[in-house]
Amino acid sequence: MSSPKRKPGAVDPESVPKAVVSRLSLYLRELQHLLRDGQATVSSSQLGQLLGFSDAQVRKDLAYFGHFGHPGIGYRCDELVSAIRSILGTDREWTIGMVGTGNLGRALLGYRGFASQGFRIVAAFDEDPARVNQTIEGVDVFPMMRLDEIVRDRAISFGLVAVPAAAAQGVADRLVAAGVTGILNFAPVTLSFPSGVSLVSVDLATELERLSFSVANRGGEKAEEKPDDPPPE
Amino acid sequence: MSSPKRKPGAVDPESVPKAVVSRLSLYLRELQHLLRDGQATVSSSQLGQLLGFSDAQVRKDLAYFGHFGHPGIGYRCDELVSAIRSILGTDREWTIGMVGTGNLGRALLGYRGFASQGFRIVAAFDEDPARVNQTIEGVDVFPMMRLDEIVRDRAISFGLVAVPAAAAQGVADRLVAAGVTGILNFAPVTLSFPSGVSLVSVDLATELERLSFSVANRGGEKAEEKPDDPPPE
DNA sequence: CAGTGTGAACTGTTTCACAGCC
DNA sequence: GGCTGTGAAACAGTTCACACTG
Repeated sequence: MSSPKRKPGAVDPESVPKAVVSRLSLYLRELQHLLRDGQATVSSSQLGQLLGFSDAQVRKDLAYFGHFGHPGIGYRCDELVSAIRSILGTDREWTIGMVGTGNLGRALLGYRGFASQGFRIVAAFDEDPARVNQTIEGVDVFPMMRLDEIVRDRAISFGLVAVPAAAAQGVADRLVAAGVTGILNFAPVTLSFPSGVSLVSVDLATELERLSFSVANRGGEKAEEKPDDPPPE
Repeated sequence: MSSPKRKPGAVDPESVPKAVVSRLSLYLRELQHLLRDGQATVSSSQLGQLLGFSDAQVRKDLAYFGHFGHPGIGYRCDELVSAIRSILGTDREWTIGMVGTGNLGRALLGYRGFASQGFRIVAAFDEDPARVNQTIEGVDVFPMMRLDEIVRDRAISFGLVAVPAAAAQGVADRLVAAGVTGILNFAPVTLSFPSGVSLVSVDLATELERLSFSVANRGGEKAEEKPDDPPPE
């Protein structure tokens, strides 16, 4: 095997709890807000308070990746933003292909939150001839037939799967074959492929069910925390 | 305070790991697929395999809530579907109000996956006069001004927040004041309110960042698992 | 015999508490 | 004094392994 080649300074991702990565995203979000508000530094306890985490948690999380803080001062917001972006890999632009231009697909094509974090949707695909060869929110929609070609030509790294459940596995297989390195799946099915491609799934009904559970079983209190999905076998 | 009144047979939700609840949703999803395919029973190892979990995990998860299995046989799919729906609280219909009819809001109004799990969107709200007093995907859109009135009249239980980040906290406060018992937040901000209302947040950029992390830090292998969000302070 | 339910062992994550630094 | 980084302790969640059951 080749040596464990990672970008310089990167940490073995296996050794980082998945939950830490998600919190990193949240830290980044808050830091960006703080910067916008003109704040130059934050302490771990401040940052934690904004998100409902303990100060120790914040420090431990960041310490997985290096020494970003300044004792007595805290963290410089701009420094930490850069550091987290570099860790998350969003210090560059990722190109994305969207498969499915139904309700959800169309909405995501116009969603501003992606672009602002460095994700650019550069093509969309649909099986339905009636939806093809148009531009939605500035993104060209191609027939599925051309998926391979476009993924290559436009150097698409990630595929977003927003097709009906029954079609999702087939779409994922085609994306993988075309060479994407990651898939974000919105279809309510468990996807699997041999290996070598990262998968993250979001099932909106599942999120509502989490809410339903916490309301149904003793109406009260707050409940918040994200869930778990299956690894592709 | 009053005694810990819960629906009969319910378990203290505090003692159930949040991850278990999310897996329950996934079990439900698979069981519904199996039923559709005409399968009458499943074993824990079968169900686990479909989702990438161990058989022990499946059994432990279910055992939090009761004895649903039949030794030597496995679980009867239809029984287990009913049991899980009852646990998740989706054995009844929840009424939902959507706030925000931008890209994401509109898409969710038409999303079939909600209705199929017992969630019914019965009203939408928007600040923009141009978007108000129409029907989108069969759902009436009202001005924000009427939120209180409509939430009461239509007995809305949950609010979905699909407005820009800057407006989200204000919207959440109004929903809580109007009496919803749960909020599903899609805006990329941390929401907080005193208490008594459940909150689940989904940040789509965060999901992409999870993917980015796993691809950026050593392109390979599978990666899947859901993350963590903050409790409302 | 195939398959559940579950205590006991284990692994992973969070919290604590404090030494070191600005 | 305020705040980070980090071992060690505490806690939580997962896996193991086996007694028990139809």
